[in-house]
Amino acid sequence: MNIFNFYQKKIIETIKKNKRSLKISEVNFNGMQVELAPEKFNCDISTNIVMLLTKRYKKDLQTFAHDLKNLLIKQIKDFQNIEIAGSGFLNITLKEKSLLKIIEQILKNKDKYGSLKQNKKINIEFVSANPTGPMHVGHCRGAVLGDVISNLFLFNGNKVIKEYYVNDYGVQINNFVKSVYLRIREIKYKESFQNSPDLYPGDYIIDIAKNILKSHPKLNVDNYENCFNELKNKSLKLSLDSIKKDLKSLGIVHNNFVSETYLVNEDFVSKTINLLKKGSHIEEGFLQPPKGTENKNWKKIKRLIFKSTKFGDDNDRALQKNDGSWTYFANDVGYHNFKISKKYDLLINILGADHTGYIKRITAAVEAISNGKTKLNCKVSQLVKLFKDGKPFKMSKRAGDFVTLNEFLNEVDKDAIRFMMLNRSSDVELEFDFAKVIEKTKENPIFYVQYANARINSIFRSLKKNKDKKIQLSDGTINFNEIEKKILRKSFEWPKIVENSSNKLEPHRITFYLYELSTLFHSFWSKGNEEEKYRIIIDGKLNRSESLLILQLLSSVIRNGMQILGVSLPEKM
RNA sequence: GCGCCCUUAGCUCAGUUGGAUAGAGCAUCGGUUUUCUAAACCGAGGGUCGUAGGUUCGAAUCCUUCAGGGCGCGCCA
Repeated sequence: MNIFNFYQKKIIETIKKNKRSLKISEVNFNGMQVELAPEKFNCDISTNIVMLLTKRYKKDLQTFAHDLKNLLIKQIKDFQNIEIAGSGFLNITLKEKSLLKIIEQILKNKDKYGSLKQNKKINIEFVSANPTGPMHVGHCRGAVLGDVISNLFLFNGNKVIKEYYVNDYGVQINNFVKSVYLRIREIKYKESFQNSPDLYPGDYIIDIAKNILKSHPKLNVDNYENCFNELKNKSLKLSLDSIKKDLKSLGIVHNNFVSETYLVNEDFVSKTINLLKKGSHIEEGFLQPPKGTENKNWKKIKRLIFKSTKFGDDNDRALQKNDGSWTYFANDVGYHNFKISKKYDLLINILGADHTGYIKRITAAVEAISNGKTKLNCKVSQLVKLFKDGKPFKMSKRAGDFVTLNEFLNEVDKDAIRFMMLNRSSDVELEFDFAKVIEKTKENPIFYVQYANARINSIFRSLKKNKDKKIQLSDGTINFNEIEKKILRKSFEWPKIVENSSNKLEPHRITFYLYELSTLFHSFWSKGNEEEKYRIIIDGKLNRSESLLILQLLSSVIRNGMQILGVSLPEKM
């Protein structure tokens, strides 16, 4: 239940019904907001409707505000009081009984509270790291972002396919296989591995080589060409398995792995190119030499070009290389047509910051292929900088210059990584200090939220009460104290947080929200040490049932949030 | 040269389709424990929301100018 939507509807209905007495004709509610007022106003909901309508119908603000106030109080029985702020906001306080009704409804909704109850089919592509080496920290942020966005859409009732595009095609793969080949020969024939710029030097290649030798000791590696295919399949599988294993340690499991080679071999790429030709989005021609940096490989050759400038891209894009084979982009266009053919309502791509420039061309391709029917939403995640105690951190160089996800997971647990990766908007660089995330203090937000919930549990334990069981209030009169009301109001905001996070693909709003919610709780808890009337338990007995109800609500919201984040919530700490 | 992102307190950052006196954490200073978990809480100081214009009842938020930082600009993937 979203109380803002609920009361917005009621207010609109009431105004419509009373157009005549309010002396307005056609009513236009565009821009109307019903939301939580800043804390200092001490009310439950507030709306800007007066400012909107007086401007639209040129009424006197104070007069109209008073008329509307009287009308709403009389006709909407949940409203206890309405204050008119100087600026024209109506600040509404709800009756305690109505608050109770809302809480009960929320608790009945349980783990569905806040769900947008959509029913769409969504494809989200994320990670898609090259299968030529292990995952590193750089991949991690996009991985968590994609996974939590998936969880959000699932929470909202959608069908979500999490997809990984495997770039198992092209020169880099050949270099990768060649590296494995040379490592195998190194082991078998003691030929020393000579590094060169187009080979992969990392130790993980040795692991792959050993692994292949172990399971296939009789593999003939005398001739590279002869064993290439077998070697390629085995190496890729091992590499991908290790990536999947790392992802799983982060709590991430994709539903689909789509192979680039498969798409090329099944002619998906050429079919897509033909489709685009029919729509005259492709021509044969010449491109301008690249601007900015110089490029040695550039050649003026007639080739197939996708006219992405028609869709707002800076340049048209090549679909063929010098030798006539497809470019990475051409294959990706094929891949996106593959997705379009599966009739999704929405496509989402999570990209790294270095792929920002790629967005326009691929969005253009999707628009061209689907005639604007399929929407592709690209989200970029900025860089992660590792720190330890405020100093830049580098780990061992097993895989080259970057820290592997595996090494990272040895230092920090999955929950901390997931939470911290979302403790910033994905638009800004993230400083990840992992001395901090293993701390057990307020400075570590994940701990702070988990601790709040553990404390709530401890209250229910002490009272020997079941947290999930309905709480009967002792007598008819309900009276929430001011801090309980703060928690209540914050909990009412949860559906809005879900909505915004989901619509804008910004799940960091959830981590911030949970932190703020936890602050209110810790404050409530400590208040009991100062004044007895705020204590939840006195002499082993429950002081006020209202408190327990609020805690039940609070814990339920925290649980929903953490579930979407995929972060665990210990019973006890 | 072009595109995208960023610029808010000493530091790291939030800020709802434009709303009320711009908010957190850290750091600094001062307080709170015979009591449900002090792994916590409370209080104080700290701001020209990068700059200059514009749009309007109302701008950190929208438009334009300029400045600073990051990423990218392949016929690599």
